[in-house]
Amino acid sequence: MDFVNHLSSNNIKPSLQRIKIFEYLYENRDHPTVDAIYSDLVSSMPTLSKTTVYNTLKLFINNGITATVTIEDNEVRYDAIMEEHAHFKCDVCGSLYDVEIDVSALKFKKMKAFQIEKTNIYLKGKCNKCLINKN
Amino acid sequence: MDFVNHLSSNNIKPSLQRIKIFEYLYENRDHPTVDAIYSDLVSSMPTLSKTTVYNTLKLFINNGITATVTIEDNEVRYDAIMEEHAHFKCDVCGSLYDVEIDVSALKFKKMKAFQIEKTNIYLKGKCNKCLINKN
DNA sequence: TCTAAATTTGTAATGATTACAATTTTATAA
DNA sequence: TTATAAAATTGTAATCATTACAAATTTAGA
Repeated sequence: MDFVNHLSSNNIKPSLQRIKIFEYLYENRDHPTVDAIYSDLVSSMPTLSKTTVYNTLKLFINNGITATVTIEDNEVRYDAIMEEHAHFKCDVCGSLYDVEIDVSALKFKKMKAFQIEKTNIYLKGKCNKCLINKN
Repeated sequence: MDFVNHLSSNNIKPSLQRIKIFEYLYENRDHPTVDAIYSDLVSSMPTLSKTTVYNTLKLFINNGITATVTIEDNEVRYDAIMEEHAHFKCDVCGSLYDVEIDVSALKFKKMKAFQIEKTNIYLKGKCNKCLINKN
């Protein structure tokens, strides 16, 4: 993945901060929060500001290379993978998983009264690891 | 709908505040925010506190008679309809719609590694009204 | 090199939610 | 009915995520 090119081709000037933040998001597939992004990057970029993280993520979202994950009421997470997929959160251990999903079946049922442009699917329950540990 | 009985049978003591808040939620199907609930109810219940609205909604959620709708990052909405349905938000006019949906098609594709207990589906795009007005 | 524009940064402000203690209401037992 | 305990409600203060904004820094072009 050529991050510089990815940013440029989406009309985002590839500053060091932007490259690093996108790279972090792309490689940490657990959908980190702003705090996680900031905390992990500030050690290698001591001048980084949390405001920059917020600004940059907003820019990414507006330019279509990042999406928010709001599977919980009280926290916003970020995702650099734009291919259609659902999110699963384990109620027990709190882990977030990406879930491959075919929404075409769903699309077929969608009402014609709406022109649907984005679909977010959030699943909750127990992950396999926690189901096994229960025994 | 017998609200008193509905609360009681879900182990919620039916105080006046609780009845009124649930009634409001059940009859205002646009998935109001805490502020909307409070603002609309305080005129008929002058002593109502916003904290009570928060407490009550949390109680409703814990007892399974209310769900949150987090279709936007920056606001939490509430829904007293527990039958499976999706939510659609129009990007143009901001209206929220309930969408009947059959998640069985979706469930078929779900990975066996998870025991899924709750499914939230959020759709965004343009509603019919806004599509027509565009012309 | 000089200048303007863009980006980053730090601080202060905002707003939603929660913590908590006081007050009020409700239920129970004498 | 009255006294007492438990539950529910309320108001205020605290917390925390996010945004506004202006200053400082960096980048790009003449």
